[in-house]
Amino acid sequence: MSLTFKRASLVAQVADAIRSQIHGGTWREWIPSERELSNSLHVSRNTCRFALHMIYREGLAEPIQGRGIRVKRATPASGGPAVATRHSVGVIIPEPIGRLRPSNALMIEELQAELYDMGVRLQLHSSPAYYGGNPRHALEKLVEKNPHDCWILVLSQRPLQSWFMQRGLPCVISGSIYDGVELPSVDFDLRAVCRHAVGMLLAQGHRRIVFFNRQLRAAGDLDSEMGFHEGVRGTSYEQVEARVVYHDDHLASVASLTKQLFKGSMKPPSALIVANPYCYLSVMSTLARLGFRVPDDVSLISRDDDPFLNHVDPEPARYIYDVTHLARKVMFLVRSLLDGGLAKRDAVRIVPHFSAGGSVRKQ
Amino acid sequence: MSLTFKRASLVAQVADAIRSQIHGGTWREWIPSERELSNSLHVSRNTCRFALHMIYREGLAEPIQGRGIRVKRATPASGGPAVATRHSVGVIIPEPIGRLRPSNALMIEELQAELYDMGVRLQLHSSPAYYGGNPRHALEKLVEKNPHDCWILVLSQRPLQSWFMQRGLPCVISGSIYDGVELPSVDFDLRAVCRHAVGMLLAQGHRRIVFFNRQLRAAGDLDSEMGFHEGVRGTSYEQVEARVVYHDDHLASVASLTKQLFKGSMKPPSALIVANPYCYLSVMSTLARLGFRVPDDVSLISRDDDPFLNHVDPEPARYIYDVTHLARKVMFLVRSLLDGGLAKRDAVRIVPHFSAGGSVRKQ
DNA sequence: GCGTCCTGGTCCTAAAATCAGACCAGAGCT
DNA sequence: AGCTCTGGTCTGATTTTAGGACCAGGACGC
Repeated sequence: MSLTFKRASLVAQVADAIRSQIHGGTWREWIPSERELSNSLHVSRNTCRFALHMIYREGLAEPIQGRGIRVKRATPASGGPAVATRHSVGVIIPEPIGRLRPSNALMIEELQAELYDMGVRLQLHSSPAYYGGNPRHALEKLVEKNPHDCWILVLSQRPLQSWFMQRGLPCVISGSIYDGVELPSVDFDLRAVCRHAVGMLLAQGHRRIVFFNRQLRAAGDLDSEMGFHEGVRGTSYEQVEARVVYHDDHLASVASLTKQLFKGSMKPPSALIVANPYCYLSVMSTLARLGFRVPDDVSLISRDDDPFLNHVDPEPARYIYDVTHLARKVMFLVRSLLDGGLAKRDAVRIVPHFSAGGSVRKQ
Repeated sequence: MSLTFKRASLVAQVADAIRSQIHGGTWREWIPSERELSNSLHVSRNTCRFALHMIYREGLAEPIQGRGIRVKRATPASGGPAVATRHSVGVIIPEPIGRLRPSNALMIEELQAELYDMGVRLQLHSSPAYYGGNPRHALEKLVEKNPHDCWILVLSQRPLQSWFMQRGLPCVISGSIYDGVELPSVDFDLRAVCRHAVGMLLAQGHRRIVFFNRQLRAAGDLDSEMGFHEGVRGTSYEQVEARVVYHDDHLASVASLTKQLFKGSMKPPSALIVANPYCYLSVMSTLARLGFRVPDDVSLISRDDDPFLNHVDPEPARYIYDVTHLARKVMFLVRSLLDGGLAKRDAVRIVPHFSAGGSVRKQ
């Protein structure tokens, strides 16, 4: 045993890791981008680049401006690795987890914890590209570079769901599912929620009701709107004015809508249903600036819950969801997919419960 | 094949080399002197020394002043199957992660992800019992049943920190540290933040300023208050009225304080600094009910950031923290503890940056 | 006893490695 | 055209490592 040792700089270590991935056959066509690598290896982009240059020099791969890094010479061991790799699950979200709403983040966290216990790796993939009108290209690249055993779609929209259905990849939808999409899904019953909200407002004497919905309507938003209309149509009260307005989730849009409703019309609504707690904040603070008070001048209901609503005065009337319950249901479906079981087409619906708060007043 | 790799510093590599020499039986009585080692390994004496300290901590050898380094135990862990025991890290938090503020939850999440990559298990332990005045009993039980290799204390208070210091358990404090506690810690510089906030309000012409602080003052709250007072004392403006009021984090308490300030006195404050985004919401919504407008009637500053503040109109002036940065610093300390490295007593301070928003107006 | 030479312990400064950004141009998609 | 991705390039901060100087204690020869 000699007293020498192989002194390995970080760059060399990273190069080793990359090399072994290439030889192992994990990356057959393309190597992840420099930024992705540096992110997942927890290493700066510079050291990553130096390591890659070692790889280039060895002729294992080559960089292509604007496209990525192509593998040139893959494996010395031609026999497929066929390693019984540990399972992995990919989660698709529109934004980095830190920017999701806490309840969504919490759900993912629970999944992560439980999967960890099963020895399964959960990897997050966040990009608005998956949520556009035509995510095909981005998704192809995604699933090519990340061969997960199961996918979980969060806050997913129709193109995303359709693509996964067509590709036949194993996946579970956390959130509402669109008509015609046949995939296992778990969701809260937003349709029932909104129907209930309208009914309650009507019973309290409100006749001019506005539903603040999202412009970019996800399946859940469509469900909600259906429930809203059902609630309106199902009433026997007369002279009910109910309408839906659309915002784009940003303060500016919500604020201008609110101003329009309350300053631009002679008969402002007496009650609002708001689809999203953030939007609730926007509406509430804009109303305050306009001089309207809750619930004296206008009643408010939030369709969703979020921890911060506990700190708003008056406490918002809202529907409360059990996120842990949701996570458990999702896990159940994921597990059955990982076990190679059939993808049950079940659309599990969880019914939230109503918390009255103090933001609704009899009219 | 996973994309992880064991990141090894030079020190760790040297320690490995030394360890293998000991286990291989090359050195049976004495290890070469530090200077000899550093010479033959082509490594500076400092890195050599750090590596040796790891060896000392493992009980493989001991330094003897003036003589040399004696081998204590040559064989690898006696009997034991020499399991490369997977490390585990425990995180102590006051509430279940779903009820923490998003930024805290996010930080823990990042830790979890990174530790996962290192093959380290992160386990959460949440209970108010650890945060009481005398957590001794609960903590004894906790560490007995959960022998983690490192602990992370989040939102910790003095008794908790003191106990860990006395017990000498390896731990890192995420958040402010109390005077006299000598443990590695990472925190945002709240003192600087509050000093800056006061200075800015004074410069804008505000003369009656109130700081909403938490009754149960954690170290960070104390720091903030210090900064607040420093900012006030350091001014050359005259007739400044600055005071601190305390709430218990709940809406009721904040609301009654606000009413007291704005209805109970002839001269309500013209500007408020609020230590907590939830509290900011409470203050803001209570003010709205009282008929005060932001920023026309009163200016508001939030000491902390949270995603939902983006949706409040007007956008709150606040200080923005880079949670990822915090997580990375914590990870750094944790890693050095797991490696058996020195527990650096460094108190890392991260300075947030100010976002002006629209909730402050010249007086 | 004394000096000398070795040892580890402590501290400091300079160089090197690494990190964390910014900005650019090329490529591909909408 | 505009957007967003890619790799290429550069820069300034931070961390790690190198290479010293200096100290006190032990060993040893005188």
